[in-house]
Amino acid sequence: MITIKDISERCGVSRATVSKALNGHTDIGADTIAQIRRAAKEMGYLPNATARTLKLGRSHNIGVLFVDKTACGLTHEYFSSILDSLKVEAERRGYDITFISKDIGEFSMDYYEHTKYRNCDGVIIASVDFSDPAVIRLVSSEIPTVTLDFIFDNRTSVLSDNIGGMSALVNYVYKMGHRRIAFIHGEDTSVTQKRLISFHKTCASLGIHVPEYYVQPALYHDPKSSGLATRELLSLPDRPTCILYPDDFSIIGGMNELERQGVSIPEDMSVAGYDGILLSQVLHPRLTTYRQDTEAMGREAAAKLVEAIEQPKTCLPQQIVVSGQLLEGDTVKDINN
Amino acid sequence: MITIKDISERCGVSRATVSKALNGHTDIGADTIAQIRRAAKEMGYLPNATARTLKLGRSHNIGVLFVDKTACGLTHEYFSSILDSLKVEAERRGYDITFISKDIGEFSMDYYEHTKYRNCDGVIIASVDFSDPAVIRLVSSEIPTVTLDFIFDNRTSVLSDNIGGMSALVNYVYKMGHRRIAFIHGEDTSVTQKRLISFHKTCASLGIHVPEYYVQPALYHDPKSSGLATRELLSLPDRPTCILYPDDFSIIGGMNELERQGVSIPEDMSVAGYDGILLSQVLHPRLTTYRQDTEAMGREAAAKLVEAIEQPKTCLPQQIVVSGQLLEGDTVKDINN
DNA sequence: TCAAGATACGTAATCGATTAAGCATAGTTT
DNA sequence: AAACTATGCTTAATCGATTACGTATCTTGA
Repeated sequence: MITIKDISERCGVSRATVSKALNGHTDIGADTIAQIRRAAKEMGYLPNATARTLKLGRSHNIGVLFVDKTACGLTHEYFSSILDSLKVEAERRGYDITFISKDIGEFSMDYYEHTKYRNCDGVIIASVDFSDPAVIRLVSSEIPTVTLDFIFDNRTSVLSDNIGGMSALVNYVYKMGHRRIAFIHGEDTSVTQKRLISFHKTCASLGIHVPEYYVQPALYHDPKSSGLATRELLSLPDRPTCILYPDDFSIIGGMNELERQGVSIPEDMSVAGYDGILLSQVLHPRLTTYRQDTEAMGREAAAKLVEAIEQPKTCLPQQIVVSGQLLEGDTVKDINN
Repeated sequence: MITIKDISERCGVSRATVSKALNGHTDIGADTIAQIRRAAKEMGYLPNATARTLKLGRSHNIGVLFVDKTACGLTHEYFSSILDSLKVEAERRGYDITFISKDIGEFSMDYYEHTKYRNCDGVIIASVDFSDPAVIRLVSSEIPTVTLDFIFDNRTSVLSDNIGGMSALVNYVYKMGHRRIAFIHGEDTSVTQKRLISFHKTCASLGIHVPEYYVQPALYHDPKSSGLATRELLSLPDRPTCILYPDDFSIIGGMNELERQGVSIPEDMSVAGYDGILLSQVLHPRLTTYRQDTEAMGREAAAKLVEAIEQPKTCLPQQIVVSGQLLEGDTVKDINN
């Protein structure tokens, strides 16, 4: 490997001079700079990130904490898609991405320790149990963090607009004439809580009465549980005319159950999903859903983290709400008149 | 941050002694070792991976090259699922994962340079254009690599058993009585070539004649193109009785087209996918497909790479073929009798 | 002409960890 | 008693890059 030492020998100058020349310091002569840069290029010099990190205490490396209780991890399109855009933005700004986990090899360490161990400059946290003490330790530390879909005091977070999303969905199905609207929701998380609150609030503002049995618990990304919840709803004497599902994947379980019972979509029952993943737009009928802007979320998260790393003084914690977009498909029937 | 220096001061020994005590060298007294280890634990000492990397030339960090021409990148479940298991195995063996890309920040570098820059001990390469000169430079270098679904001479690769998979599918639909079998395949890659060869070979061995217009080109992960190819096949005077699709996601386009034309599955047309992603098992009807064992592929790739890193002498390049499993769903009708 | 300032570069310490080589001390051997 | 060995620890160099500080040379102005 070509190092600064090699260049210094070839150019007959000290290593300090080479370093300064390559980093654009002003106390080096123009000729010397030109000579050194040329030599560096010719010799195929590459800076050694490790040495730089050791000396400067900055690694230009961002940790990503992606852990999922449900073990579907990265295969959840919502997360993989955020990860993808996060990676692009981080790289654009000169940062690499490293996954942070517990227990690396023989070493048992928590997230904070792993982050320090690798000298990551900051961490983006997603998809975990935010009540995990290890997560709390990390966000309480001196390490800059950005959380996704969860707010910690004094920390920056990027949030999908669950309030607005749910409200948009409810308003839309209301506009389509529905008054008996059921909501099958995912497991208890802050995201779920927001959607629930928004669901109730929006219904109330529209003057819709929601019997409590219209709100059914299920799991995210789990068609089976959504299917069961759907069955519950179908057995009611006052069946809803429209069902909102936890997400676009779990809605499949609901649609299967409806088909099994001979209830056709959207003639006999309207349904809507959440997420707006690719799948939702190729299924037939095309899903009416609320598309979360994962691209913007990943981008914002990376951008804000880099800001927090590079301008720790001027950068205040903030909550960034990324709004999405209602995708009007063919699963909600207009029942006006 | 607690360093070896801090421990050495507290214990009244040299830094060398601390390092050796923590690393289990034999030339340190048992009492001293015990005292140092206790102090390290009490003080919350964590080794600094950066310093270690610099000194030892080993980072315990694996690069992952995941680039997709189609820009769906990580959101492709096949890859995200491999990545997930690869990550788990690498971490179990004490390695972290870092993404390798071109052009990090201002720096424009190729994959090889990025890998050196970060001191990655090895790279797992997937989902890229394997004819890219930058990829070729990387696999031709001294850096250990493992490629996924592509063979380079003198390099270890982990391959999904596309030959066996296609053969299993064809044999299965044959057993179900089908003789007019069409194959819609993805864009031209080595994976596609293997499936094509296996398709023709298996058909030949079964004595099935395959008119060339039964083999239609489309794209992976693209329901639209599969839909178009399906339309072609349906317009034939000698329609096939069964269509094989590029993957479980693109088959949706085909199924939609069939539905549009009033062709019901599997009564009027049998179909089969490829991949065995989660979706395939929740769709209705459940897809008959060939499940690729992404979990094993990721695990093997990580395991082999770590071997190549840690035993460069004894570790020979090899091709590891990971076989999958036919998932019998409800989309292929038994038309015997 | 000479001191002050500017310019251009070098010296050496530093980041944290590792390790070859060296050196006491105590114990063993002949 | 002299020579040797084993044990246990220290010294100092090293990995590659950065930078505060020092210094030599040249310019400039009075």
